[in-house]
Amino acid sequence: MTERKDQILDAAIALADERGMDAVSMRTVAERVGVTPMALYPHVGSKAALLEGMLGRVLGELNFAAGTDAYRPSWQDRLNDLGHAARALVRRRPWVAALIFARPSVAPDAARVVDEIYQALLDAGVPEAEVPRLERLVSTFVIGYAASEAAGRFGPAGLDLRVTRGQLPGGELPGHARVADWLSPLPDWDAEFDADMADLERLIEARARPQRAR
Amino acid sequence: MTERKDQILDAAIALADERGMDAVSMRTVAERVGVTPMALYPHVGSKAALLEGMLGRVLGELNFAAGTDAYRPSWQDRLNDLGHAARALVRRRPWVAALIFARPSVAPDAARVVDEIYQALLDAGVPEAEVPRLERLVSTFVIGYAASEAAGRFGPAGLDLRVTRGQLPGGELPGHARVADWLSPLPDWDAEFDADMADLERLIEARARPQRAR
DNA sequence: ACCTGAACACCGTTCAAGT
DNA sequence: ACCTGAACACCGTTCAAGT
Repeated sequence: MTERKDQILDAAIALADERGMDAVSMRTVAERVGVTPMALYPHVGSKAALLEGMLGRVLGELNFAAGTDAYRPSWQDRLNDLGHAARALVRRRPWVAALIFARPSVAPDAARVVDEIYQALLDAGVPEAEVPRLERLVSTFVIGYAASEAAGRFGPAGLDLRVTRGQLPGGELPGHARVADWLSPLPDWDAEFDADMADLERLIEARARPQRAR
Repeated sequence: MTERKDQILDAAIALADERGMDAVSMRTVAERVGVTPMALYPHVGSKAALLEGMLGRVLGELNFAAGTDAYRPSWQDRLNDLGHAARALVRRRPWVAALIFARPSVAPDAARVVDEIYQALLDAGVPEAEVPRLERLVSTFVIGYAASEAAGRFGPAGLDLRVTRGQLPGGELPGHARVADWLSPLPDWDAEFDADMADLERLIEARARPQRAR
């Protein structure tokens, strides 16, 4: 007895995966379920609620290595793994990125992920009062990085040749001129993300008090 | 002789400011300009191009203290000022946040801002090879933070009481339980952003080589 | 070159009706 | 309780026609 709501969410997610977010409408989802558009409403409420449900479902499926009771990886490894899992999710389903920043809330499905970051920060020795802020800092960066990749914000569209040469109609760009040698070719985004995570881990260590023995 | 294109962008931006992004359609913009919807096409090309133009315009109006030739503030102050200017822009026009992450590119209007960050990083003593990566790290965080505020991702919707108490249907949330005292009330977001920027500036200093005398 | 009017192929959602 | 069919008030965009 699969709930009809699950069937609807499955259809909507499959549609977004295959033809992009623009192809997801009450009409196309209904057609895929084999039902009239209006038949969706008792189950999902509205289109906005349907999107919320889609986001909740894929976040619930996000896999990361939390370890077992017997053995947990270092907090650095767990944080890295979480970051890579989030990035892999967005690479596999680019439509997720826009949804995370567009929707007002993320709902309890995301709490599991947030809790994992809290635990990593606590294990790193960050004082409890600082943990929520640093969780927001890290998750904002990770989601923003994944969203930027998905939307193509990091180029190559962003930097045409005039810009990389430090010249722009109506003004000079001295900063671009000085770093021009490192603007193209574009970097390895995996390596850049690793370097960023390493920098953020150093930032976390700087905020940590020495660990008490357990 | 104001260009008709400028008139169209003005109307679209005013509409987004007054009634939100959802109220911006070719039909409503055309009505505001006093023209038929189809009359917009020769000037803006398409709805997607119209959105791109709106983003370009507001980014072009972004004000930050670059200083004068005679006196430039410290790189820390310039970076802080830029971050606050971006955040103020998104607070004033929340529709900008979604646009930045949704559109594939940001176009040359953003290059001026990127260049300012490049210069701040260079002045901080960051090696040229590391500058583009750190620019992306900082700008990704700043835009992500502003977008999170605009969309309400930071709560209070995110944390209902069961979650803050560390209990969730179907699982424990030990991290939430330990930091519960600092989850509510919600923090002062201005102070949090300042603390984040200070942490990022320390991260930048850690990547810097000692400055050569000029 | 710039604009209009009608039309096409879509949207999300309401409402009354069926079983 | 769950679903259908028709309708309402919208979309972005094409196309032929006007000046």
